[in-house]
Amino acid sequence: MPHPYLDGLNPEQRLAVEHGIGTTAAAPALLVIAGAGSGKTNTLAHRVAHLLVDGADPRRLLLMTFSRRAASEMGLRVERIVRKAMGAQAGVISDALTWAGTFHGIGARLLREHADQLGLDPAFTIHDREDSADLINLVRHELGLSKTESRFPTKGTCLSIYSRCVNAETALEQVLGGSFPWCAGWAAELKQLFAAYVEAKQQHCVLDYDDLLLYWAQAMADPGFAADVASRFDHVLVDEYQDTNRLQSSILLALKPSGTGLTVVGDDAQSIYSFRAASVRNILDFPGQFSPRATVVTLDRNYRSTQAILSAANGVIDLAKERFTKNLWTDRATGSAPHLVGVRDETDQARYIVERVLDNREAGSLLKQQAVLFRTSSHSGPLEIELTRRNIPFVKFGGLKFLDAAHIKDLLALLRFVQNPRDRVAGFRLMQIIEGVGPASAQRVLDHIAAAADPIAALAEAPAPPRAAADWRDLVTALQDLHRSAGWPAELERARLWYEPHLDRIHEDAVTRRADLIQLEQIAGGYPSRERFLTELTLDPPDATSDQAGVPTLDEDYLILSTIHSAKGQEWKSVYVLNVVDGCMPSDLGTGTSAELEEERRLLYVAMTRAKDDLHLVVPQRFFTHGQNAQGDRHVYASRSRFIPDRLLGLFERVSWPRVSAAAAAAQRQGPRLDIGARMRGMWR
DNA sequence: ATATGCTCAGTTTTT
DNA sequence: CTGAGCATAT
Repeated sequence: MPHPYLDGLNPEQRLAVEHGIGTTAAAPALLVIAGAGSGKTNTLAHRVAHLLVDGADPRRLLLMTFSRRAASEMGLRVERIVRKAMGAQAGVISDALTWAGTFHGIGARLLREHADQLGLDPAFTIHDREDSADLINLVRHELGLSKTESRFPTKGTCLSIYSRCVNAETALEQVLGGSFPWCAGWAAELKQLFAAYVEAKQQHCVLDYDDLLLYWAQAMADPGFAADVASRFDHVLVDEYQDTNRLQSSILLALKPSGTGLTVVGDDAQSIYSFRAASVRNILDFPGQFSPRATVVTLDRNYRSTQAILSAANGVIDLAKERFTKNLWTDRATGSAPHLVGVRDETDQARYIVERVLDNREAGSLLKQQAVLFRTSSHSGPLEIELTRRNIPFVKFGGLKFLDAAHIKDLLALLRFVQNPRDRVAGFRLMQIIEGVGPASAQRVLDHIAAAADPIAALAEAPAPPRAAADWRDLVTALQDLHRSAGWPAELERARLWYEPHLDRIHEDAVTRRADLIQLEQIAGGYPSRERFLTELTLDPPDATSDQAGVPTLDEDYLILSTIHSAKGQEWKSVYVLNVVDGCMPSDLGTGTSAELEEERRLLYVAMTRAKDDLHLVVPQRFFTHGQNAQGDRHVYASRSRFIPDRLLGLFERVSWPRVSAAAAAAQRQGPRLDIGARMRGMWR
């Protein structure tokens, strides 16, 4: 039977799409190695669509992606293809594709559905990284580990160690030796800490990110539960498989032990999440986990970039110690070589980019088709200043989140505490908003209600903090009102009314912060219930920030600023990479082991392969170090990233900017002059 | 005893 | 621009 909607695919893509469909025999698992820009998402969408056209039940299809945005985009594409194939009867299909989301999101949903069976309170709340660190800190204090002779690891480090043990399925001693050698002396104390942390989470009815996977994986070890969950899904498809960790791979194995009905897609050259315990081994070892072995299909034809850009990117990744995918190729016209731009400092870097961006816009490409990428969120600081000065709108992805702002966290703590009054971290934060309530009295109240069957009711009888007066009663009333619930999202207004007086008291800039709260209220309106709102907000927080209040509406034009990590899976006509300098790329924090260094190399590769037509790597010669006081001018003379050694220079066009005239160059050679400009800038830095 | 104000340092990447 | 640590006011 012919399938005209598959005609646009190349032979390898088609192989991947049609694998195991239309035969009666059980097909082995499928691994698709999909290079950057090789039409990976499109191929996966076609496979899903093809399965559906072949008669698969969309409700019995599990699709795991790296973000919810990716999941919903996949849904739209699938719908378009299915409609092309089946016409009118296709309508409801993508709505029925209900099991699409991140590993963590799917985990949360399964755990909530099976809460009783697993001994979980179905009202459990989810701790984000910061909440988890706060809880670890609480436990750390209780165990007296904060007053040790030599300094005990910070809460963040403790959590990282814990998280790595869980996600890599590795013993503590090994994790300490491999990734945290400076903490090796604390193994016994850490064990004690983690045991207490786990106990505290259970008492408070909270799960952290890792628990969403860990509980899922542990439950799958029970044959009854595993059979129950596995039988819900005929097909399991996983995107970005190179960024999954051991724990996730064991979940998959439990879902589809024979490999039949399992498809994973990824590219080992783009693995950039090992700090989150993702392991390239997952993708490399995948075929051998099954019997018969998984079928491997490689997509190496690139549809995105010009040959000149690909050659440079291939050059960079060729120098990697280990690699498994072939070089990408394209038949797109050669195009001009990527620019390697030398500039004097970060200020000039910002000016260069603004000039190029505006030139491109003059030539007809929208701001949205251009993106500036950087290793670390703070690297875009000088550029953001320049863009604001020149009145160029931009949206920044990655880095500081909307949810990280103190006032948003305050309000969310209130909602979370109503949802789950045993969530001590939420309660602790919430109570201390009130003037006159500090850690000690918050603890006392929480201790008092911890044992009660109905904690919110018990709150009324709890001893009021001595110095809190009327404000305390207001909080208790607000909590009781919300507990009885005015309905969602109406109750959010009630919450905001309680919080606003405190906002005015605590923050000088209450006016701008109030706008955020209103925005939060709008976001909340899009969710069906408090529980869904809280869950999805912690699992998939809005990840754009901009200097304007809120994200500009879609019809406006704006420049994209993004960390390289957040740029995964995206593409733009023009791409500018900031600070392609040793110390930034690779980050000097990531050069410890050779594995870390290799990951930094892949990071540059990912950045370069985002570009379609036009790529600029900017190399500032002078680089201001951070962590200095306001007028500081401490800087280092940086050198070009070690990932672009001399022998690769032929693949780039080298430029310096601004172009130095002969006279100016001569003047510069005349020795030191007063750089008044730098001093003036320094005054305001 | 407890809350809060002040000062100083430090800042990867993210589900 | 936030968190931790210390000193002082209640």
